[in-house]
Amino acid sequence: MHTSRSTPIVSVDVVLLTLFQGKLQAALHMRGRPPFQGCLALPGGYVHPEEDATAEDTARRVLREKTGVEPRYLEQLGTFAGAARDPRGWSAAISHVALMPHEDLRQSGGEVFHFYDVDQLPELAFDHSEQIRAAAERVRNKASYSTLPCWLLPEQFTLTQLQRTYEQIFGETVSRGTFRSRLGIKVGDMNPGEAVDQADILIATDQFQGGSQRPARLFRVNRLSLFKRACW
Amino acid sequence: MHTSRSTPIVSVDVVLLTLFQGKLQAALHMRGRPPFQGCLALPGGYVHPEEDATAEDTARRVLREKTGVEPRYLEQLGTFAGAARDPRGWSAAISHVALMPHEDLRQSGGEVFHFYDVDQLPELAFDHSEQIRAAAERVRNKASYSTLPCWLLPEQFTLTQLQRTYEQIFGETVSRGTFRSRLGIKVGDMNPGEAVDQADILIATDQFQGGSQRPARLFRVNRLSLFKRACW
DNA sequence: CAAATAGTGTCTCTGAGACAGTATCTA
DNA sequence: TAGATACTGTCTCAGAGACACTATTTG
Repeated sequence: MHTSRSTPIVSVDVVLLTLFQGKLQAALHMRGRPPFQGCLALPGGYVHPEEDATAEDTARRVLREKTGVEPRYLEQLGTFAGAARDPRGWSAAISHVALMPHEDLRQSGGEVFHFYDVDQLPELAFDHSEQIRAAAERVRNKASYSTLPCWLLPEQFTLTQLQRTYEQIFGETVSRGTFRSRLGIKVGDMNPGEAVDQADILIATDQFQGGSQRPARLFRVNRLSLFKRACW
Repeated sequence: MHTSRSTPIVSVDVVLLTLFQGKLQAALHMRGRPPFQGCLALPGGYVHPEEDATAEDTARRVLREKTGVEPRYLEQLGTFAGAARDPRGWSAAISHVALMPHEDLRQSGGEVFHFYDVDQLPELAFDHSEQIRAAAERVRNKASYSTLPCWLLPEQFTLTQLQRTYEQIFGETVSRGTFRSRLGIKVGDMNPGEAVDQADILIATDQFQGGSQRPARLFRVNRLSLFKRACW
């Protein structure tokens, strides 16, 4: 038996990632209170036990309060805990990754965020640099074998936009044909209405996006689907 | 601003997995105290802020106290948090996955564990069934593209033992040649002393394990290495 | 019809996996 | 030398990726 002692302080942090200026960027804001007052930091907050049924609910509430919108994608990243990360004592931060198209953040009435390339971060509060590094690694890894990048785009998108998204995440380009065969997609096979490709990856809409060239069909993502083999 | 309120209770749980009777099995013990007194549960405990620098340290300490040995492999799984999982109130359990060869547990002087096939679990305390399901999924997933299964074996093992380990995790068999080419291994290429295969996956020892047949070379794993392509 | 982007068919080459053959031990 | 298991070379076939060709819009 050990003596009763105070339990660690629990908070929830969110690494909100978006594609901006052709790079994967994280949303940061300036802290108004100590510790680390005046430092750039991730959005985060404490659990409200009466309001939040789960830690993910806390993350959603924090995002709603600071951006005014719901994230397109949200998952738990992991917990960063220990004696050293917060000068006030032993603490645990349940960290999450959120993905959003950048337009959704521009038009929101919430707090002003600064965006930084995840590969060129300034000094940050707490262990937030480490959290962003872990989040970027997770996203790049999952992107290599799943439809995760769809959630960095608006609900409807063209195949070319999706290809650019993958390319920006990895910093590599690929030929159109290769990209499409990776996804197992043949647009012609799909009935305009609700048809789905063979792997249930994307849903073809009957909408098209035109410019002064052949219009491109718009797609929606069905659900997070995993490919058999890792690409990229 | 919100009123100050008690922070959630933090604990650390460990899903200790081992290969036993040809199946992936989890270590469980009978709870002696409420809540869930008399139920089977995962090993776990509270953080000791003075002793444990990180949550992983807590997991190691809990395992040391209950098994007397260090795990071969340990990583954080994720945090299971919310209002509903513990009748005493809002709580957060920082869950970990540990891997050990079953022999290490047999000879330990610690607590007696019961082992259950992760695919045929009885009723468990709290959300421990969900934690084990998540742990098994994580291990099977990582096993498909990494050397993770090496940590379910003793420090030295033959290629055939390693092959059986992969097969037991996935419940599928594979031909010897295929297995070896997946690992990129040609035993003959290795200098007996310390030679490493081209992908730095395994280290050949100069030890052999004999029976009444041609002796098999013993190997050690170098570090957790990832394959380019997912197999299985 | 020219320009621009969307979408598709084809060819090549790598690599996964099955299988059968060789090597090396005990009895 | 028979039996058992360790280890390896070869062949086949599917799939990844480069490239060039066709399709459909605007001006």
